[in-house]
Amino acid sequence: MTPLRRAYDRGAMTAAEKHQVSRESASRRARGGSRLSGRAGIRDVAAAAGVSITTVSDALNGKGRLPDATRSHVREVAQRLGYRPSAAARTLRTGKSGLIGLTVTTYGEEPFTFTEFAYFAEMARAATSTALARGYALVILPATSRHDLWSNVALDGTVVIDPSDEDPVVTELVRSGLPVVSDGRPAGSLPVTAWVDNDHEEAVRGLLDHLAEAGARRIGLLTGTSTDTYTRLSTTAYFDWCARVGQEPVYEDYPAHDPCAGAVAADRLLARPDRPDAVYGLFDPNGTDLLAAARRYGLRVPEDLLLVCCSESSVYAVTEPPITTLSLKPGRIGNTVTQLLIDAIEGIGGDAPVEQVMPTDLIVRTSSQRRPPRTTISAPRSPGPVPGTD
Amino acid sequence: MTPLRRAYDRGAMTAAEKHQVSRESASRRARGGSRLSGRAGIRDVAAAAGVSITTVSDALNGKGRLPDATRSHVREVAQRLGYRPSAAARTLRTGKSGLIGLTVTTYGEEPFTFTEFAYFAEMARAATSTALARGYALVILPATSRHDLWSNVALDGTVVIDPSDEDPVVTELVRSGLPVVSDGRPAGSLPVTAWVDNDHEEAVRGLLDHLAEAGARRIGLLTGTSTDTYTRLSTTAYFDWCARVGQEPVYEDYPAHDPCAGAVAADRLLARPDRPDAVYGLFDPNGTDLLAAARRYGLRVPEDLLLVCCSESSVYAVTEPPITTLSLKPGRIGNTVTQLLIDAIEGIGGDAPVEQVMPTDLIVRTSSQRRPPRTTISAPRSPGPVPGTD
DNA sequence: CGCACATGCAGAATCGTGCCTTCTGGGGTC
DNA sequence: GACCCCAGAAGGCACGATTCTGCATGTGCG
Repeated sequence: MTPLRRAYDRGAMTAAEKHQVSRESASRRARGGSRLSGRAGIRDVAAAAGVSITTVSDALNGKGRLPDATRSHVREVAQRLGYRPSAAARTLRTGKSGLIGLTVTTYGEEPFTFTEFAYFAEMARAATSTALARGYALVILPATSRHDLWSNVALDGTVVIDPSDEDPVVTELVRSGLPVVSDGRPAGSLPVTAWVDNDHEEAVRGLLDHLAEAGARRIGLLTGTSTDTYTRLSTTAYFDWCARVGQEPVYEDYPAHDPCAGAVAADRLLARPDRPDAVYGLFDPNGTDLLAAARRYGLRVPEDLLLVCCSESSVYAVTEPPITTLSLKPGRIGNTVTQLLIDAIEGIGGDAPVEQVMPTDLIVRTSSQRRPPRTTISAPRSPGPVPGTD
Repeated sequence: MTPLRRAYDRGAMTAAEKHQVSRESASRRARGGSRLSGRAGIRDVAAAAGVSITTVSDALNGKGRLPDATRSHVREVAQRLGYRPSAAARTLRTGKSGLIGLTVTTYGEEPFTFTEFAYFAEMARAATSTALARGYALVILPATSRHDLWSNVALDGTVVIDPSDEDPVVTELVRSGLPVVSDGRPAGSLPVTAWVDNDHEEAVRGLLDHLAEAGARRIGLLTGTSTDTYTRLSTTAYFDWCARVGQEPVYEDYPAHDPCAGAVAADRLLARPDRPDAVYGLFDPNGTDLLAAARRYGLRVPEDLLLVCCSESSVYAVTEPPITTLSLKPGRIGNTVTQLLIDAIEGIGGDAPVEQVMPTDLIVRTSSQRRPPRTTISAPRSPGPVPGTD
């Protein structure tokens, strides 16, 4: 464009051109033609069908009072012209875009770290499925505070995963009036529309009971130093359980984001003089780390050491031996979160904030059974009373 | 609505109400106020800054010729009012939404099946990252032909994964003039803007050479009956390789979408009288299936049977023994596909369709080494000349 | 001194759709 | 025959931003 301007004679050409365009545009508006833009607009359909724009809109959206003959005629013409309503115009007019944001916690430059990968992937898959079933699509957005990106897309609501304390993005979203539903109990007093979380305390209690039933006398904990809700609730539940059964807590913690630190902490835990005879690892890679540490110390699993870790990864079904895992059922959470969000968007359900707690599943494998009864892999067990359905 | 109409007295109420609304709206437009909608509009900023809306738009977008004083003043006021431009209005005016569609192949009702899960997850992660870096966001959409969903979101372009022959959705997208970049060579003669694919033939050649170097005399193939490009190219390369080295092909095929069929086919392959001493499995679960089948027949891996399969799953690093895998590097493909698409959207690069072939990585583990030299896991090997970079 | 030109900014058209309002006949009733 | 009523369809505003056009005001030079 810029290099071309030099060829113009004092801009006269430009002005003429603009005028041309303007006239063309005006006449186009009057006649309802749309040669300029490639796609057919609602005016083209109206002209071709011999009716007004209003009638086309009503016929296609099933809104007005029109005889079926007109409806089908308009629909047929629209079909023939390949008419697709402009999503942008419709969004501008109606205020609804049919888009739901899905925040992903970024670590460095990359979205979602590997440790939470399996959880996130399964959760996102379920959320996508549910959203699509109700006519919405998911937009993947980072939880970082890139304002320009968030404001560049018209969202009807947002699903946030594990919002940190006073998350600026979430705060801004809520303040802008958009429904926000959180996967994970919000840490601070973020006024989210609703949240869904596992019953972490009950999960830990059930899991420790399971280990005790399998013969564990001293159960250790591998946990994180971070203060997020999941870590805090799980660790507290562990201490409470220990107090109740009269066992001295045996635990090591490490910065959960550092994968190397996990292996080191696992080693520390098994090197202690008061070595536990069972360990629960709070994070996904703990299972592998603990297994490796046990090998180094010559401990057999499950004969000398019972093992459970929290993970969604299918890896633990094929390790040697297979490791019992606590599944947070991210799929169920993704479904529920999305349903709640769309309910809020469409005004279904009450205005009161919804707080929903979902059960977990303990997938029992060889590593937590002193006497493996079978060689088959799993035998799902639902710990305690089940609040929800399915 | 309908039941309410009876309550109106000859519609007078309705008319009055509407009139009220109309006047309110008119006065609002005149004064530039925006009490009705919660958020501040560009008119509010203009009024507060004492300038016109043109100046506000130019100042915020760096477009017009304005002194820096005005620019910063307008920006400050906009900041103070918490102004966020309406994405819908901007999209309607400019024709660009900043959104990129990502098709997911649906299987039944659920998006993306489990077998292609790892590939898809990694590819989507990379595509998301690249898109975000260039200011775009990804919208997850199913490859099914739900017209209403696709037309409900304004897309600047689309990434399609492995489009099937004459895919109706892709055909429609291309016809509507949107840039479409495909992950995987399009099967038919779909006129996509660009495509990116692995060098499948070279990958298979390199992999078979690797097995032969490890001592394999008769290499078998576990393949699919489907006619997609990946299966076809890989199988053809296998036959060609066999013809070149003078080996009789030994293969079994099965419907790739049926997981049970894979295990059965693996069993068939190892039960043959001309049992191969090395097998390449074309699909993700083949590694596990072949390992299980080998155990049933009392074959030791890698002593009696060399194993390689194509997979992105990290599971094969911790199986017993770890299995050599061919990685298609979905991350690199996701990056490249997204870059090409955004280039096309923004008019960067030529108009000629781009066809880019990417190398694969053979991750050598114990299962394909007759004499495991080390206990460490991997030793990446780049087969043949490398066309692209990184 | 006057004309050409650059600068700073305001007005208004425009994107395509949805919906609110209005207009027009035709048929029924007193 | 005048009036009322309503189905059916059309007219036009508004959503909120971008951007083109144009006016007013300074400045340099012949």
